[in-house]
Amino acid sequence: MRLFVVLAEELHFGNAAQRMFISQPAFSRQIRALERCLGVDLVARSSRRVELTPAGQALLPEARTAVESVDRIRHVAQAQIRCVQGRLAIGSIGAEAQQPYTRAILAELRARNPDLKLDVCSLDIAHHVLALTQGEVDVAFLLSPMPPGIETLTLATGPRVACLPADDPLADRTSVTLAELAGRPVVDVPPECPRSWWNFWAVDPRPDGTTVRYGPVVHDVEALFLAVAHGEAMAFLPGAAQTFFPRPGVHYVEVSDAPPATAALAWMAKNRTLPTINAIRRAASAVLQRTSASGPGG
Amino acid sequence: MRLFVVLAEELHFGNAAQRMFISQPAFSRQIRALERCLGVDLVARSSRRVELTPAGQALLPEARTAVESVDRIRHVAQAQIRCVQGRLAIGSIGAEAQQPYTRAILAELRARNPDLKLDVCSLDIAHHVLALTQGEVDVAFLLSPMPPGIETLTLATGPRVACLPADDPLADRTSVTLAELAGRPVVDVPPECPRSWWNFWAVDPRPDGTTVRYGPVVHDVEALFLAVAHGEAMAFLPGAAQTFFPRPGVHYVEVSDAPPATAALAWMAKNRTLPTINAIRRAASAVLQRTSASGPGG
DNA sequence: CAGCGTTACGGTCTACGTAAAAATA
DNA sequence: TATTTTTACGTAGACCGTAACGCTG
Repeated sequence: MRLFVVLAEELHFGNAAQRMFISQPAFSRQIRALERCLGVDLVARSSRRVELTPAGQALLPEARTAVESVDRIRHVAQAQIRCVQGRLAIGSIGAEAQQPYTRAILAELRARNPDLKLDVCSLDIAHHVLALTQGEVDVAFLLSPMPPGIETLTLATGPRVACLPADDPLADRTSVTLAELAGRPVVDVPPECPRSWWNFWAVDPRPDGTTVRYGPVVHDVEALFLAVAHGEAMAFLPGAAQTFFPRPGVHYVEVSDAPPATAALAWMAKNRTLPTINAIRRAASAVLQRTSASGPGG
Repeated sequence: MRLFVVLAEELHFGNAAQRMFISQPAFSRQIRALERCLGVDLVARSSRRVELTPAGQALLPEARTAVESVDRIRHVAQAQIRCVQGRLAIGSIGAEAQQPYTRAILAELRARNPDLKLDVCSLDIAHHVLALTQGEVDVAFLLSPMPPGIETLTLATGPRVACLPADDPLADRTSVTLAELAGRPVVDVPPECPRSWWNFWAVDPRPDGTTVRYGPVVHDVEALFLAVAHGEAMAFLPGAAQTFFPRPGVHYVEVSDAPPATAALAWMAKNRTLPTINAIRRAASAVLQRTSASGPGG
């Protein structure tokens, strides 16, 4: 079942078997067993070409959702284990983990709950929402907007910068407008990433109504920087990227008229009542109140 | 996994094992293996009481969806087999299979496609929508309204009747109003049946804004008639029930002011293009055109 | 011939059922 | 003490990996 999904991606028994860490004959037998079990041929194989039959194509999305749901079971089980162990899995996208507010919240959380174990991990562009929805992490420091089912607490708001190749005519400006960037392709993200989220980050559609042309798909920020440095496309990032991600061949220019970006602490709405999640929510609220109180005063 | 779902329903190892057609020790071992595999205890068992742990409760819905999606795989595979074999699985709820338009459509379909094999089965109240969405049947003769994702072709529209216990003061009337029926509990349906569908059939909320009180849950029409005959609740049915379901202790009375009911041929929107489904759609359209053409003329 | 999928074979691991034991109210 | 879950044990089937085979371009 999972093997079938992998085979559909690879269209090659040897490679697929390797990905699943079993020998190729074993893989072949499993697929054949699945076909016998279901009563339909799923893949048409000649020893030179492997392709899905119509039945295989029809079954592929169903198989995918089935595999996803058993993955979800594992993740939810892990979340339950963490819950009884007093553990909290925290994810963070890009440079959010290094931001002052994030560090302050984690410090506050540790101070308030000395027995709470924190598992912090970084999330890449492709999977940050999946990590939350599938329960791989309990909470995450992310960038809005989040899709329905995810609740957020706004942590900070700031300008966005354009991420341009060094040889772009605009690369050395101190500020640009969306109109000046019109026509430049924007790095794309894989389909498992919610479209609405990336549309916001690509400013698609633009204020003038035009839609964005997309460049190569990247799965993480380093791939994004490589794509930009190669001149294949541009990207929009939160202003903090400027200081946290200096990269050769990549210049940052503030975009004066893009809607501001919002950093947020996010969690699944259905998990709102979990004690560990409540703990970090309270810690975050405390830090925000303290900051806003001291801000005008200092 | 599936065993866990069954155990959660039965809360009894022996009964659950029997439902799964394996011995009780084997069942017990499987559950324990699942717990070891996930790393969490799912059920708290004393030899007198079996109950779900919090982790088990959290995992139960996920396990359910996982089981459902593998069931869907089997059903979609069956649909594919039918497709290559030139078979069409047709479902029908209540008396729809016996209605003249249904019989005419099936006759037309057989006449146009002599090689097409038809598998007709009846669907009960609880599962008629699931049978479509999970691919157990390709098309179905149902009663509107259908939830999104299901397309319909309207076949007939007619008044609704109240289904009342024989000793109800209104049971021998020729016509009643919703206002006269106010306060009477209505038979309920299990949760796997879309709420919007049953709300329509229970006329909930009523035109005056009041909500309906529900009686016992029934899974099929015969259970519905028993509940009504016992005086536990009333029900609303299409007028045709009057002639097709004479039952002791059950009287039918036309409801003068209930919105009319619509019988329809239904299929999954995503399957619209399948040749077998197209065939029955065309047959149905032809029958409808012929009927409407001859109607005014005769 | 070279690459790739399939079949053959020997060994291990899982999972069943029956029967006996342990645990709880 | 009675009901229900768990452990013990012997067997049948599933699955893996290595190696040999067959097919296609």
